[in-house]
Amino acid sequence: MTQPETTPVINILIIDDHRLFNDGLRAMLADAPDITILGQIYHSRDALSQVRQLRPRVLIIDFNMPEMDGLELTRLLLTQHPQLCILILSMYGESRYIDDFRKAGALGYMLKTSTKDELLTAIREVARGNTYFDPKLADQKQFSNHADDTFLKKYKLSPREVEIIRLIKAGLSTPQIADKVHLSPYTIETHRKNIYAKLGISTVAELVRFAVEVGI
Amino acid sequence: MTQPETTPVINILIIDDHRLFNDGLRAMLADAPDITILGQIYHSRDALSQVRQLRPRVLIIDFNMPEMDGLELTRLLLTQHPQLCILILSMYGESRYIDDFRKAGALGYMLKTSTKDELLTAIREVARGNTYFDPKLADQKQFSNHADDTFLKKYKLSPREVEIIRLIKAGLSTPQIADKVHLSPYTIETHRKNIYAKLGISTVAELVRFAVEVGI
DNA sequence: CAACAAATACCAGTATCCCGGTATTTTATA
DNA sequence: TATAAAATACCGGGATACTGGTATTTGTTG
Repeated sequence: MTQPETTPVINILIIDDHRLFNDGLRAMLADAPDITILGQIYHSRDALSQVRQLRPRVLIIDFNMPEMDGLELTRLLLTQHPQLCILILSMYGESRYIDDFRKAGALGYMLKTSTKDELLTAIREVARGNTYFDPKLADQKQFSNHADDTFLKKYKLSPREVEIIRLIKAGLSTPQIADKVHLSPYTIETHRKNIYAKLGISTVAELVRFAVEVGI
Repeated sequence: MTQPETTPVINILIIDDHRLFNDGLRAMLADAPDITILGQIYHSRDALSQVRQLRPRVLIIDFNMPEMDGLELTRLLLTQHPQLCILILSMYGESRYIDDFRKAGALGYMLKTSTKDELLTAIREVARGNTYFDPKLADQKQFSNHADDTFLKKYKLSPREVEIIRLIKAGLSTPQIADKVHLSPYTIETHRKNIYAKLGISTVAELVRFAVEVGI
């Protein structure tokens, strides 16, 4: 991390057992003039020796790796090479995974659904010692802080409806919710009906997915 | 499949929601002179219209797709376009998945751990109307899964259980799921029971939250 | 081969969910 | 003040979910 920022070329190692993905990344990054792929690793067990030998600046590591998962590998590599800039590519957007990797010392974490440009940005940021935690995921967290006002407007949900959604999402049954808010179960059922109609859905699963997605 | 084998250029569509993978494949295949990437699809819902519009020879489809999985998409596409040559890219080497796709009419199935050369071979074979089922899999019936290993191990979920979770998360009822996977509703209920026991939960809401959280 | 896990299947019973409808009261707004 | 939205409440009916249990078959592993 104390590397001079005048280094013009970013030396990268890609670690992913999915060879097609690994090779695809290489091909995709081939035309970036400030990026050099020093090598590709298909097995986590080769990581240490290759890092020692090739001395990359940035490591792109897949979240899921057989034998040793991405988190464990990240920890191990950073223990021995604390100057490494690690960027994680993942299918999972959940904050607990992001936090795990952040704590382990990874500088970046992004989804595989991201674009090439986003990947290039991420690589450049972490190469500079900055962090790059996918903005799309950060937005999701911030978004949840202003949940109620937004949904009152966008989905025409009332405060009471938002409250009921929260309780359903938490796994409470209609009678349990009725108990909690001191209303009749019939009232709760009516709210559910109204919520479903407003959102155009018809099952708890859909409702919970919605609630999680929009941060209620 | 009755196409003349004199067609010099293979027109391909890539369908994968992991944009980095999708774009990587494109970049990797860019220097193959007999291959043209007609387009890339990131959402399964766009597949039908794009196939109709672009009329590709070969479709490269990811096994796992949100909203509509690779198998379902394969079936749908081949119902409407029986001449399509479909090659599946997958993380799963188990024969039952391979058999499912074979029965659905896919001409090829290979692992993401394969090499670029193997991919090129597969593309050329299926483009000719031949089949290409990964030779590595024929030899090794017991291929270790990489993908859901995290969850299979951590939560002791079986592949079938993960599949059922996905379908529940999507909002399907037990009879609907039973229909979809061609099993008895009783079987689905049993799977639900086993899943709940393993995860220590008792409602759809909790299950969906879990599924979203861990990326199933 | 034996043991175990996974997969498949079934039953019964109770509670809940969803959905069609109804209604009145309260609150907010134009 | 009138109107609309929100809140509250109820009914009936059918379908589904959950939970207690049972069982057999298939596939995998030691």
